[in-house]
Amino acid sequence: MTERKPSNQELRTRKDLLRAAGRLMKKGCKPTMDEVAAEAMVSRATAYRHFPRLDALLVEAPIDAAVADPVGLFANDPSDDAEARVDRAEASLHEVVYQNEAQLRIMLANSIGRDMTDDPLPARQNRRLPLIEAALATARHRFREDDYQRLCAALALIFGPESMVVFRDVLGFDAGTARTVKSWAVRALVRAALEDAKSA
Amino acid sequence: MTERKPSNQELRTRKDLLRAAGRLMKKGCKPTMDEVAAEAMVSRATAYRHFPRLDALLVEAPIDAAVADPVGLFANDPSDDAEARVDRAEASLHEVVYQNEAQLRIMLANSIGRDMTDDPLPARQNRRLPLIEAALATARHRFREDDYQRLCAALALIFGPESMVVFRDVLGFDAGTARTVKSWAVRALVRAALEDAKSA
DNA sequence: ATTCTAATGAGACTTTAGTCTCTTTGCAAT
DNA sequence: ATTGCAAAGAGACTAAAGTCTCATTAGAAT
Repeated sequence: MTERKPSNQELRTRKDLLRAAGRLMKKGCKPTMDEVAAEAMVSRATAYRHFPRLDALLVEAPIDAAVADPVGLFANDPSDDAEARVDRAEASLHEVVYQNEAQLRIMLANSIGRDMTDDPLPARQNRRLPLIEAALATARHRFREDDYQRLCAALALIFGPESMVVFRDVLGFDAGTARTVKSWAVRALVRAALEDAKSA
Repeated sequence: MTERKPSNQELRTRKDLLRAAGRLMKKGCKPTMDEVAAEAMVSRATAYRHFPRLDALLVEAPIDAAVADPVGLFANDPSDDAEARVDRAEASLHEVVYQNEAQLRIMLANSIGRDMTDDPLPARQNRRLPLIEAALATARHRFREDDYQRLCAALALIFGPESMVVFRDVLGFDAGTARTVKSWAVRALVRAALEDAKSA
């Protein structure tokens, strides 16, 4: 438990590496550690000191569009139309996901493929649950607690980059068609959860 | 267009390689090309002659439980309860997916991460749509064509290994909890599509 | 049985991931 | 300004992916 405060120098190098990785990934292909180090004007050994594996670096690289901010998105929207709010939240995440498709695919592939016998979990960031919960916040009192949890989990299947992979690689859908299907699906799920509450 | 018929010898080594890869993947970690070649008692060069990249080999490796066969599953089930049939189809695929989790993660990671600037699409096999369509077959006349297509696409998000990744890595759910959520979600979606048809 | 060809085996070679060691430099406290 | 330490640089080294070349062998046709 010796939490040492990193020096300014360390923080600066670390930030440079992450931004360099993000810059290279936006060009669409997985960069090598050498390339990231060169782009960050840092030696390769130093890059490895900060990120023990290439994956670890790529996973933490910043997404371009400041990711849809749950609080900001609904800051001035007191509506309790859960269907519409969830749909709007999905639309917002949809934009971010499809505009960062290449980078997200790299990150997703790395987090999925990691050997399952590894130590803890190298921390997969979870942007979707806060967004879903913000969307449902004003209507949460209308759900039974169990129904609410189940709805959130089901919506998590539709939000996020995994659905993009299914639409693109399995079904061959473009972004617009995918959005149409997702919009219908999230509304149907929210409606179903609300009806479960009524009939309980 | 010179489709040459492969010799018995070629077919045999190809099969040996795929089965060796499957055997190694069942142990949970991504094998190297050397390991697969050794397991198949074949030289490394020969392995590369049949599968230009390691990915190509792993993607084609056979899934253990003969995958849920759409026609067999509903062979003696003339029911037109679409909800129940889709739920049963999902349960069947759920078993296969969670019993081959390690192998499917490897295959999924490889297919997601492939550089998008590559030639065509190295063919991702699609088991879920035939299954979904078989489940909906006896009730298909009750849907408008558009609604049917949209429902199939939405269900494709829930069937298959991507949902396992979301449940496990993002939500931290075990197989049983995941199954509960999926069961509820697929039923809700089928019901919603049926209601769309009624109100049209 | 002999011969011809295509598949295989063997192994060198390149590139990148990742580890390790040793030297140099930047930075901060005195 | 000097000193001390941690971070950065430089580069060797191993392992695996993937490519290539050349020798060998298995199998089919004669």
